[in-house]
Amino acid sequence: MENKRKNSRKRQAILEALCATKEHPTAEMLYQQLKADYPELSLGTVYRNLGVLAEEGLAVSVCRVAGQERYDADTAPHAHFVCRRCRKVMDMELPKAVAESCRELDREYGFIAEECSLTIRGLCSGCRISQAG
Amino acid sequence: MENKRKNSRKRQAILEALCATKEHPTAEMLYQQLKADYPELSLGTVYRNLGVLAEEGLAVSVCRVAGQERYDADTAPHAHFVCRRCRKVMDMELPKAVAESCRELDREYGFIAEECSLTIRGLCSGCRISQAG
DNA sequence: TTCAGTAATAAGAATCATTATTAATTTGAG
DNA sequence: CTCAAATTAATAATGATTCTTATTACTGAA
Repeated sequence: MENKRKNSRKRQAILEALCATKEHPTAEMLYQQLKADYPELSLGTVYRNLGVLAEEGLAVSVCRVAGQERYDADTAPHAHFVCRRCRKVMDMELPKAVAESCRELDREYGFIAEECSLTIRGLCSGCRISQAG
Repeated sequence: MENKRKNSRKRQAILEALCATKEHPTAEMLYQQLKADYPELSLGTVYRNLGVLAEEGLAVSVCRVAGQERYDADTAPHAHFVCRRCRKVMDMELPKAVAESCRELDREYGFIAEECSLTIRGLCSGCRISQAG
């Protein structure tokens, strides 16, 4: 009766590709990568399945860089750093102090927190060395 | 020789409107509000001037809600809560522990932090009461 | 005041990431 | 296998934002 999810080879492949990388790829990046093995894959399918995977808690959209959403299969709470020059997205450990603070804010303001995201933007160590500005 | 910025009544009005609210409006919301006093204002002008104000450090784009960017004239570091139901964006004090953690991460990972944003998403107290889910 | 140079604007076109539509294909239960 | 429901490719549509261009407004100098 309810919508029963079927095994889809494409969805499987999208999740595997996402799990195998720490690059926090865009839908487009996943599409380009997977086209090699699945020449008939379409970009819409990547978008739709990223949505499905997010619904199921197997993936999450992490932040937006240069107008595109970045996805991650690592759903454990952690922070991100985004380099404004090379646009790399790096994982960082979420300091315990931050996690605690979120819970306090929760109580203090009376809302129900469902997601807590800490994102730092700036210049990564590589870009910082190779160029001023 | 340099680009000398001219006084623009429209830009002034956009900044004042942004300073006068805590709603973290979208460009569209500002446009709708200002049309009353400036019937000849165009949406493109709002977008362009939000960019200019951001460049000058007088405004900042805070987060994206339902596909639209939200803007704020409060450029002091603070955290935000976003309600997924009513889409309100609320200011919260940035806990000192978080600010400190950001500085530590900075040292630990060797990047140059330029912006640190803490955003919590969930259900605000109003929506939590008026509806389950 | 007049003029030139330049910034700012309105209007609308263009861009581009994402979402929706639809007809065809795949999947899994019976 | 057979059928209904889920999934898909292809493509159209959406919608926020940016760009273009012709026009207007400001500023400083003569």
